[in-house]
Amino acid sequence: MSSTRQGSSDHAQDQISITLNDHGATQTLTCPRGITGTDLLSRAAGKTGTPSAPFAPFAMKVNGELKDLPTPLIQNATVEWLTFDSPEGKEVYRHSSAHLLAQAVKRLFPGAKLAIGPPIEEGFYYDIDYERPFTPDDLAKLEAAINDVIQADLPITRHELPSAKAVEFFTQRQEPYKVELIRDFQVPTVSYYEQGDFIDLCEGPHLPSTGRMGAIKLLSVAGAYWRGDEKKPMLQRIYGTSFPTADALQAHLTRLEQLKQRDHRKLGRELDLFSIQETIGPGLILWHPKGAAIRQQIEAFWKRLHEEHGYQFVYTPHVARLDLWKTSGHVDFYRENMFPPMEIEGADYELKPMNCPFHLLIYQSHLRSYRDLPIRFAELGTVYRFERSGVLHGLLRVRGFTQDDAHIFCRPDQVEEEISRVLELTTTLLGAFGFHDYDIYLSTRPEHYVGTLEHWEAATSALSTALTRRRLAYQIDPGEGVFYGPKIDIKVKDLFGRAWQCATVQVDFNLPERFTLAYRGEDSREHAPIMIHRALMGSLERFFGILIEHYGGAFPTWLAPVQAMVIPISEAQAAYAESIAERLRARQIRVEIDRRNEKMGLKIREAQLQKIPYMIVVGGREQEQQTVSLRLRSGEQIAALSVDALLDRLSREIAERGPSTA
RNA sequence: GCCCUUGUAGCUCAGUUGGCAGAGCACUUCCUUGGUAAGGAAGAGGUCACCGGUUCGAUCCCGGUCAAGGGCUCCA
Repeated sequence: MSSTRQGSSDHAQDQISITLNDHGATQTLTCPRGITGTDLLSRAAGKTGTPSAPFAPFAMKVNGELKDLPTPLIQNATVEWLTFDSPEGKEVYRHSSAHLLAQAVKRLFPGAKLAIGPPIEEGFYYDIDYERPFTPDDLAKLEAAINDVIQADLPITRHELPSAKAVEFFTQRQEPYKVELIRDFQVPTVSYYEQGDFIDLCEGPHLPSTGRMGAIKLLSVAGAYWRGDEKKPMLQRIYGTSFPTADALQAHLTRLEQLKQRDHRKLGRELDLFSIQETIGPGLILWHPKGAAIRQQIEAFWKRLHEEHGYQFVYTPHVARLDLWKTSGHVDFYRENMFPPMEIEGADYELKPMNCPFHLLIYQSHLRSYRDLPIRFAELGTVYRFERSGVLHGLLRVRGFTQDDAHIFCRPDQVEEEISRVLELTTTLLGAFGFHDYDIYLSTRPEHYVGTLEHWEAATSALSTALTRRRLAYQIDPGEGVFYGPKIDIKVKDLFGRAWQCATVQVDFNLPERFTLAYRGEDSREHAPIMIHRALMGSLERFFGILIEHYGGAFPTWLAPVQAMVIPISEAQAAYAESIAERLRARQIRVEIDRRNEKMGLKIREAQLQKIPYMIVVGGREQEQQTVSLRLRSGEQIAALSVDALLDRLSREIAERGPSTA
């Protein structure tokens, strides 16, 4: 890549036209043919700032393709600078970070074999095979070594090699994983990057030099299978993250710390919401009174909405004969997620992993007319699924959970309308919890499927039409549908932008057939109904965990387990405090009185830590005037409020299901 | 299930190079009767996760089991 700039006599031919696109602002420059991005950048530096400043460009996009800055430009092109501000820029930056990590690993542990080291959402990792586990101590040493390399400001250069040579080269360097990668690429040439004594197989691009790396932090080490295959060797994955400046890195670490503070497992214990106990078993939840109080509110709200939307409630058992699960096909398709059957009087019974077969049997319990449809059965159905021990996680991944499940049986001409109604119900329900941003996926027909192509097409188009009607933006996940029908998955985004899978709407061509469901049509013949599975919150346990983190434990008043705490200043106000609590209770407000022989400051502090929305302080003055002094969770104070005004305020806020005021 | 880390009072954590275990908070009692995020004192509380081994002696060393945490794989 050296001699493209050598002279031609024709001046015009030596010039190319470069269109610079800098955050949407374009300018066109005439440049010598073969100018490198680096030179181009210094030429444009007047506008973009110092080329080596922390947030300055470190790579570029030439006609949409990612390139290193030193790449010569040999024909007219549109060039876009790559900085840390863009997602692609972050990827390049952190990819270089991964290389720095690998270089440090090879320096400190020469015998280590490198696998892969890509950027990820909030950082990067490198998978490494080494004879002994890395310790936190090793991470500190690696960080020091990385910083040495950054200090040295080694140039990072790109080279190409025929694949055969590259295989030879990496074999010689004893990097078997790299060799395997090159062989699998099946391309004639591969590229590698060099920085000082370190060489890594890589497509690039990368930073121009190691000194451009600002701040880097290694976070953890974990096991990861080579190529994600549990039959392949377990490697060690070192996770890290990097930013252009120490401040930006610190801000990120602070955010991680904040997320840890609102971890639902931590808050669940501190706020006495739920527990998971060894004597009961992993993945099985105890809902404590305060958690249960919140669940009661969620369920009551859920129930009311479903009544309004024409659902009928059903209850079904927790176990059933194994034969039921054979008929439904779960034994064939879902066995590894089911608890083993138990034998009772010679027959095998199975703990239910799903509610659907029961709902089908209720449908089937008598003949249905086309006039009866749609039929909507809803149940808060508790199911048990066997999950491998390593995947359990607080409330978010458990072995026993309650689905807000429903099954809709309808005629083909009703599918679209029903889906649309489900979507409306979903956004209403989730919106009440402050979830208004969704990532929606429409999963289409997979390779293996049941049902006819016409059915699939009709159902898929019903799903997409319904989404469009509801003005919900979605992405298509081609081939990701379940074998029995297409589906919509809705992920909600919480305050921190994290997406959580909650709602799902699935069309099912399989179960109605397995159970030979039918309805009598207008033509007096039997027809197969279409079945729709749907859950809005998914699992109450999981949804509760999401809510805890979403609200950081400061539940909006309508959900708060204790909505108000009456705080008498001294024992002299005990009776008055009781009379206030009495009036609140009469309005269904969840109120407690802190009668302890403690100072008001302590009572307020503890109510605050329990994130109780309203603290009702009553002392001698209030008692005399028959008022209260209100303190909100936000710290706001309202003095001398009449009890009637207090009642109105609380009742209204609860009825409106207002947002969290934490 | 796999890799690594962890398991000491209800909670958060000290600690012992192997010699009958400690703090703060919480709890109980007493004093204090208070004005918007911690008043004071005393007391009670632990087979140091469980099982086994080494040892005169194990909470500590070794092995196993269970559970939790961070990941991988899988998913509501």
